[in-house]
Amino acid sequence: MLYQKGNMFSKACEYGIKSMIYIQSNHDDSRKICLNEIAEAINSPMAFTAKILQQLKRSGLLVSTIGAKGGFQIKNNKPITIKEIVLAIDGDGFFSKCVLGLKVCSSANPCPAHEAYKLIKENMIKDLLDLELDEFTKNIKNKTIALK
Amino acid sequence: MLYQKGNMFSKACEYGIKSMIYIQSNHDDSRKICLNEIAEAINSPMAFTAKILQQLKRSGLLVSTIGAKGGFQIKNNKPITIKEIVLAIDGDGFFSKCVLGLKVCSSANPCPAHEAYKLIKENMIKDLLDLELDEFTKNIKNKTIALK
DNA sequence: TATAATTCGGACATTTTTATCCTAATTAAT
DNA sequence: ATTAATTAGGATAAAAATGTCCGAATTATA
Ligand code: SF4
Ligand code: SF4
Repeated sequence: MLYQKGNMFSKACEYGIKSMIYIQSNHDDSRKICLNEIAEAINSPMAFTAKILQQLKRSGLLVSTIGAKGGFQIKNNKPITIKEIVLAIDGDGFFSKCVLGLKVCSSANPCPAHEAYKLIKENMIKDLLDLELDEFTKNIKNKTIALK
Repeated sequence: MLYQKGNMFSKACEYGIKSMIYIQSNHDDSRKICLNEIAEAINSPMAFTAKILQQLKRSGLLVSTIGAKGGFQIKNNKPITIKEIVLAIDGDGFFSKCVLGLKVCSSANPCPAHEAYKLIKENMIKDLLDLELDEFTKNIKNKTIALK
C-alpha cells in the first residue's frame, strides 16, 4: 500500500458530520452548545473544529452567539441532511466526479460501470446522504453509535 | 467549501487503475509497455506513475523487465479486478472504514444507515470493484471512455 | 564495445489537508 | 467595572499526498 486513503469524505467533513449530530442530539432551547463541548464530545482537535463550525455557519447550517454562554445552534432548528454537510465542507466532488477518474463517459457512451455506478450513487445518496440528523439522534441516545 | 476532497480513491489509485486498463488494453506478447508510454497515455506525471507501477509490482499484479525494450506486463496475463488495484494502492480503508467516521456500530447495534450502507457497499463492490480490466478494454477500443 | 532505452530507488520539492497558536472582540455574571 | 467564557479569524506548523530530479543498474541493438 502506498498511501492510507480510502475515505469518501475528508476528516474535516467527518468532524462536521459528527459536530452536527452532536449539536442536534443535544439541542436544548435554554442553552447554546459551545466549541469546547463539541470537540470534547466528538474527540476532535478544538481549533480545527472551530474552522469547520465557521464553515457550517457560512453555509447557513448553523448560527452562533459570541461571548460567555455563547455557542452554536442549528439554524432555525431546521432538519439537516448529511448531504448538506458534505456539500458545505467537501463541495460537490463526491457527487460530480468519476470514481475511477475516467473521462468522456455518458449514458450514450457508458463505461462498463456506468449503469451500475449510477444506481449505486443514487442509492448512496438516497439511503445515506439524504438521511436527516435526527435519525441519528436516537442511536446516540441508545448508545448504539458513538461519536468518539 | 473548506477543502477540495470527495474522491473515493487517491490520485495514486486512479493512476494505478488507468495504468492497468491501458496495459491490459494494449497487451501484445511481442512487446512490453513502458512507463513513458503509459504516463503519456493516461496523462499522468511520469515519475509519480513509476512509483505506482512499482507498488503494483510489489503487490504481484505486474511484472517488468529492465533495460532497452523493457517495460511492464500484467503478471501471467491474469484477469485483474479494480478491487485488487484499490487494495494494492489505497489499502483496505475503503472496505473497512465507516463512511461517516462513527464508532461502535454493528448489525446488532446498527446506525440508521447501517443496513442501507451495507447494501450499497456490497453493490459497489459487486458492480464496480469486482469488474475485471478487460471489461474496460472494449470501451477503450470503441473510444467510449478515454484515459486522459 | 558503445549507446540508447529503460527500470529502480533515494532524495527532494510542492501542494493539500490537518492541526495548533495567539490575539481581538463580545457577552454573562459577579 | 472586572473577570471569565466564549466566538472569530489570522498566522503558522506538521503531516500526508502528490510530484520532480537524479544517478545507478540493466539490456537490446547498432
Ligand atoms: S460510468 Fe464509468 S467512466 Fe463514467 S463516471 Fe462512472 S466509473 Fe467513471
Ligand atoms: S452503519 Fe453507520 S456507523 Fe456503521 S459504518 Fe455504516 S455509516 Fe458508519
